[in-house]
Amino acid sequence: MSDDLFSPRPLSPTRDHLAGLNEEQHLAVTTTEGPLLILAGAGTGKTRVLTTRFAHILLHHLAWPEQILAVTFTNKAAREMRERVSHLLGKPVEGLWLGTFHSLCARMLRQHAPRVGLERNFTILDADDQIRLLKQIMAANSIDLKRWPPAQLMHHIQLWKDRALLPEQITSAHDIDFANGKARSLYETYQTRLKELNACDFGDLMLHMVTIFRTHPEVLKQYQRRFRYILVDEYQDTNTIQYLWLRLLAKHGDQPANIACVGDDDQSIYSWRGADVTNILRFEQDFPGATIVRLEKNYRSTPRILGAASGVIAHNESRLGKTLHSGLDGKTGEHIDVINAPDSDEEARIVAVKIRELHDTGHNFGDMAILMRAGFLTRAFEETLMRSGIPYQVVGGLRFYERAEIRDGTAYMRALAHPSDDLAFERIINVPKRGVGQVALTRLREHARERGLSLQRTLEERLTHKEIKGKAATTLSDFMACFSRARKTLAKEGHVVATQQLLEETGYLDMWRQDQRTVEAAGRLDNLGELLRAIGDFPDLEAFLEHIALVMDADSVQNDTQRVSLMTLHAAKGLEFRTVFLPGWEEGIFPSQRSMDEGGLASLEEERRLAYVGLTRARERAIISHADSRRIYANWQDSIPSRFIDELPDEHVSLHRPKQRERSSFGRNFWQRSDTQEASLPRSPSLSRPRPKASRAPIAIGATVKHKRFGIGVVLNSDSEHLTINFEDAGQKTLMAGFVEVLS
DNA sequence: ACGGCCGCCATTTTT
DNA sequence: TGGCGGCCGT
Repeated sequence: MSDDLFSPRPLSPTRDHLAGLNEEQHLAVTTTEGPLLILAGAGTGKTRVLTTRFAHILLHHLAWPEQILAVTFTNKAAREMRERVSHLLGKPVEGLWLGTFHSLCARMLRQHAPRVGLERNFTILDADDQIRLLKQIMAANSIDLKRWPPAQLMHHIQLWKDRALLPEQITSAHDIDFANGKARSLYETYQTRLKELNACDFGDLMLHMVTIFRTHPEVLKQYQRRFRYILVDEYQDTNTIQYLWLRLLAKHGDQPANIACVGDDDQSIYSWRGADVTNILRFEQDFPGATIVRLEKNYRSTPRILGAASGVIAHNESRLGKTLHSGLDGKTGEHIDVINAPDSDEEARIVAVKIRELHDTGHNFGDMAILMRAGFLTRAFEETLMRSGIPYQVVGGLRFYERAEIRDGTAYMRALAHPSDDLAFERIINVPKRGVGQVALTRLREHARERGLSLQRTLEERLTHKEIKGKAATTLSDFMACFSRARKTLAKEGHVVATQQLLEETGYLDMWRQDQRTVEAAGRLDNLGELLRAIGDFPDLEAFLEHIALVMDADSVQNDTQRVSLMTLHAAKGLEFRTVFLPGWEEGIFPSQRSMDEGGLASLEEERRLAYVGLTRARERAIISHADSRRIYANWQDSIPSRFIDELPDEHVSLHRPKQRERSSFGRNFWQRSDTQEASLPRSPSLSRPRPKASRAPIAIGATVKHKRFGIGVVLNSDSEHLTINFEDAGQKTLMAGFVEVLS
């Protein structure tokens, strides 16, 4: 440890930042030598420790930035860490090896690509390309695509890659029942085709690097020497190949590596994606002599929330064991509300009412989040929130680059920058429609195959030799001419102008401009505008394409204080809110039946960790709810409360059941508060029964009403549930009857 | 080649 | 309930 710490250093940033740390955090930051495992519970200042440790190493000149390897799971986490370290140091840090596993591997692989049969400018395929390629291969092998879905095989290939298994290493032990035992050979063909296309998929980024490390010790040695300090975030979520990659880099020579891994076994929720909790559980064996620091002081949530979360997670058996203590002074906080709604519609309505109430008492909408087990559950909430005029955002969902127009746009760029990128070319050859269908495309592919050329080259040759006739000949000649012009522009005026010109001349932009049918067309043009703007942030197309392939969250406009966030529990990891709503705590939904069917007890424990993650997102208040009857797609299904509700310690919980359809007034007394004992009794499933119909007197047409957000309006139409109202300011809206006050 | 219609199917998804 | 893929008719 460095003596610098104690030498006189007026206003040293190090001093300042070490000063705010608690004892364990301090230890985690200053134990720079040797292996270190930081078990960081939720809300214990993990990010702060990581960034301070980073800054500590740099400030004490223990290493240069380029000698530090810092790995995160998300681009967002990497970005945040970079910003915070720069902030601590008071200047931007250059040269760091900081990024996601995949982006770091991509960076390495650009250097060593020839060793695995790729050129340096290889393309990184997106999920869509992967499936399309695999589909082609399967079709060529006369496999019934309906009986054997390509997506399923893709999934298995990914799992193999996650376990560092090359095609030749697939033995009967890993093999799967697919297409009469052809899975392994299809995997092999897929890998071969990737190399022919000078492309690799996401899994390959890691697989190739591990392969290179294993087959070229001198390359590995170079990196081992370079990285004096290694930091790993979210270690509980590493899969086998990431673990191997880390171990290859960290374990060498006699002296123990300076590897620091941060994680929380209780927040491991990605095992279904290949993450292996045992990586964190066996850290001490892997790195003998490791220091273990437990961060257990939580600075986020009230003691009650911590008590509830701890109570639930205590039911798990395979844990390293941690107990969160509150690091906040003051009150124990509010009880966890557990609300029993008669049905899922009512559940959504109750949540909406509660959101209004909290908003009226000083919450921003952005202080609240609704977190649920699965994406499809958001729908009911979206509908209700929309009708109640509560602003919301759905976090997750379709990411920017996953949208059709963005993928088309990048495919155009790929085809421009990499004439041999057949997959990109295939995607756009008939977008907009140029009369090239499946038949023409297959023929073109065959010709390309025979001549060993790319699709673009083949098409050009066939056009010049007049092997393509009729209307297609003209359209395609025009199309290819666009590319040659764009290439000239690329050389003369740069990639921004060239791309714009290409999308313009090929008619791609016009295609959306002319699309009057769909409401989304305008939004798509906006997105394309954003895409074109973003290209300018990069020196060339290569850099931009690399970015778009690896950094998927181009639209991370988070931190919206004006909207309630709706998201899955998975998406909520790492976030926090003043109030968290946790709906759908019902057997079969949460814990998910499907998950438990697949993975048994281990899955149940993972579901429980999800519950733990959900609860610990809350700073002040957690509101759990469950419905007796839930609408799933078209039909209604009775449900019983989740076992996790029973696992909540009684002393932290307050149970509620809403009064029978009291709609005339809402607000303060909406819930009938009941004693814990009393309310916990009748929690059995109700028998099938007809849908409860609202029995409230409908508000008369023509009545004047007042809405919190939209103001005064006149009722144009009404049924038992909804009102159509013409508001003086806001115009015509249809909303839930419960949200208006009748004035006359 | 393409558009319309029918029927199937719906977890979680950092990269 | 709604989105998507495949089949069929033009």
